Amino acid sequence: MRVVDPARHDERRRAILRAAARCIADKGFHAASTADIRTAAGVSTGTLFHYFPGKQAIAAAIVDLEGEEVRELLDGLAADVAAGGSALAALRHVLDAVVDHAADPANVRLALELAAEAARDSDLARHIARNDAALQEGMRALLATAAARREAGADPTLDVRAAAAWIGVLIDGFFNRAALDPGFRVGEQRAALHRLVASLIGSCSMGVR
Amino acid sequence: MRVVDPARHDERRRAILRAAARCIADKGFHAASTADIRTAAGVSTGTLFHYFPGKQAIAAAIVDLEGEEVRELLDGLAADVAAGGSALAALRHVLDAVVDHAADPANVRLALELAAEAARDSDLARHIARNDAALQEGMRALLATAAARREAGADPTLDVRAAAAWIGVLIDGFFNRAALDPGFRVGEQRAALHRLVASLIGSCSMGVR
Amino acid sequence: MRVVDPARHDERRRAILRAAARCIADKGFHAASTADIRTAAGVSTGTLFHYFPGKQAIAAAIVDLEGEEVRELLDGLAADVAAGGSALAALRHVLDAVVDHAADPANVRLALELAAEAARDSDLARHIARNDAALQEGMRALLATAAARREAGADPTLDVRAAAAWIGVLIDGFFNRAALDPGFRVGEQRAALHRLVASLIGSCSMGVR
Amino acid sequence: MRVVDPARHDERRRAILRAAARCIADKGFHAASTADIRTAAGVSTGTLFHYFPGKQAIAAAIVDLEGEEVRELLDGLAADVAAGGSALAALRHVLDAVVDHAADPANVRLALELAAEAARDSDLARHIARNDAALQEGMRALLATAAARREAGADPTLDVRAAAAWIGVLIDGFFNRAALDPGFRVGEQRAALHRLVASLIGSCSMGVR
DNA sequence: GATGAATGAGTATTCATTCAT
DNA sequence: TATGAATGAATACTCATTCAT
Repeated sequence: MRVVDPARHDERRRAILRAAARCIADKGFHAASTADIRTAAGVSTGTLFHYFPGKQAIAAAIVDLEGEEVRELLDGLAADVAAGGSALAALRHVLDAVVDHAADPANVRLALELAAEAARDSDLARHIARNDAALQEGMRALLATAAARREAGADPTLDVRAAAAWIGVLIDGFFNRAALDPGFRVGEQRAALHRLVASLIGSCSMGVR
Repeated sequence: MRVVDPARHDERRRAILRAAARCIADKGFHAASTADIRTAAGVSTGTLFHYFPGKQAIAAAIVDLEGEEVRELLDGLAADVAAGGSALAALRHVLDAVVDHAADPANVRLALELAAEAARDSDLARHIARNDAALQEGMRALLATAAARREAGADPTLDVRAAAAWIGVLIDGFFNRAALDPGFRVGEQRAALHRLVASLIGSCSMGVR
Repeated sequence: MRVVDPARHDERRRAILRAAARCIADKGFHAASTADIRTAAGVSTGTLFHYFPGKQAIAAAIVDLEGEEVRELLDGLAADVAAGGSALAALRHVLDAVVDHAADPANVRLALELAAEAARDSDLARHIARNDAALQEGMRALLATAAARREAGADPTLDVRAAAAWIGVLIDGFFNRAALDPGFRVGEQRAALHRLVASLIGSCSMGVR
Repeated sequence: MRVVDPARHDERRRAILRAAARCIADKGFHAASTADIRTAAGVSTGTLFHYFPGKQAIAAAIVDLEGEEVRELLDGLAADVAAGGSALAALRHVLDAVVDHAADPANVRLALELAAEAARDSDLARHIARNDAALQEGMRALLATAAARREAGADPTLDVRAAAAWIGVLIDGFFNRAALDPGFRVGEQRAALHRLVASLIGSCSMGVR
């Protein structure tokens, strides 16, 4: 009596998560009811709770799904860099992915909702922290490589931990401004973000620290 | 004789807002019930709704109260600078105030909650945007003065609008990390924030832009 | 410390009743809040409850105000008849007054509301019954005179009590149709009501009964 | 397998409607709380709102339930008449049904409440109007048949539309008196109603009109 | 696996009325 | 006499979750 069709199971699971992500982005975590989600996903109440033990678990699963994408991106870039590609170019790819993601208002609203909810749901906070740690680790690796290779503008004494942390601050702030400041046009800020990160890398040498 | 005792009225209003801010920070905007708030404030249901037409209005009033503090700070600093004080020092005061505010987890959780709620409450979003605009305007004034006076490190061709916007990104990101990253110790990051802003001011000359 | 200006007092009392009648007709007895009424009347909460001990008393006062008008009409007609005027013509005046009153939708809705409320408020029911009894008594007097004088179409053996009661049925039914049946155009039914009452008077002779 | 047990579902639905009708008759539409209704019906809050989307929908469903009974009565009578039965006798059956219904004070109070509520709830008004139209149509059919067949007392030039409308006025007025006039004993007025309707049919010939 | 009927605690808000000034 | 701040019980409705089929 195991899962008859694992593919169908997985597909449905993803359909629920997609629907839930949309609902949460649209209405907020609390206002998005399980009824909204199951209607949007086209499944019954029973089915929804058959796939997930509760609403919090759905939120956590959404975070995990995003985490997979982040990890796939970082793994791909790491392979490129290992094959001789530019580490700084790879870092710029990461920033571009962030900007692209932030370009969709639904994404920023979803992130904001999950962040707010995580303040009260330590399990959700753990899932988000895991993704965050993966991103930090990925950026640290790229920064370390760039420093070791003395790629253009990279100081060999770079404090990679501090630099990655502050790139994280910039990314979070970028998301926040995208969500709240109507005058903040995401697309137009791409170049400025790249420039700031470059200057940040320059100012995080061990010496300064 | 419209209000019997305006002082008492105002005091009670503030007590409600303080209690509401605490509840929202603790439990989140939705989970903080009006019953929680009125209990914490020590008023009856009727009184709560006598002072505020609804929960959304309470959130907006909290934002306005914070806005007053921001404006007072900025006005004070503007007076100092007009009296010959250093504009860059004033800007550092602003950053210190941000860091001090972020040092209390309740403040960052409250900010996160209100930001998330603003995505669905356009009135609340308007109130937040007003405060934000005041902060941006204040920082632009300080940066312009610093540039005009050629204070240490300030480029006379500084793009004050872009610089202020990105300082805003850093402030928002700083708040987010404070809320979500358990490894991000607010106090220890004060110096790094100052340094980053300094480097940001350096990299925002009109020439580069 | 008696009422300083009785005229002003009375005027204000009537203003409150007019406002209350309008509110109740518009929104229904329960949905019309005392706040609605005091706002419409332009008085404060305290003043409202200074003039009336409660909402039920306001409803009863509205009924009494209407009762005064009914009594004035009947007294005037009785005087005419005593002075030699036609009793049947006076009865037709009563019917015309009913039709005119029913022509304003606000009046029919108000009557419906008060009738419904009276089912649960025995004091209000008593006030309505008093008006009703006055109307019945007035119509009985007119019918008795018409019968005694053998006015056109009036049978001397007329059962005035039964006839008056059934005219009451017709009046109530007329109000109900005016309130509920959108196809029931009050003005166009005036002649039919007169005709029906005439035929009713004819069919209520003691003989038939 | 949409509804597990349709019979049980329907039974429960009717139990809720019965309980609601009783509560509304007893306390009035507004004063009858959903808690009262669910308690009287013996179901939980959730179940009540699972069966009906809201209180207004319950009122509408009560009206529809009564409408079904009216239609069944009229259909049965129409069949009798088609099979050669007297149309005027059928009409008298309708009047008797009305009198029987009005004999229960709960019925008249319920009717009054729903009428008052319909003034503010256009959906409810629509449901009531539908029933009313069915009754009018049924009576018009009976009157037309009686006229065509020249049944006792029926004028072949009878204005069936006007006659039916005024029978409606009488029925509504009869209900109102039953509700408000404590001296109006429903049972004793049955014969008088029959007589009045008979005279009304006589006075509604096309010629007079 | 899939369904949807059933649950009942919880929510924001309203409202008639009181009473100190 | 007039005011309006204060009250708290009451209300319709929502929602995550369970479980029998």
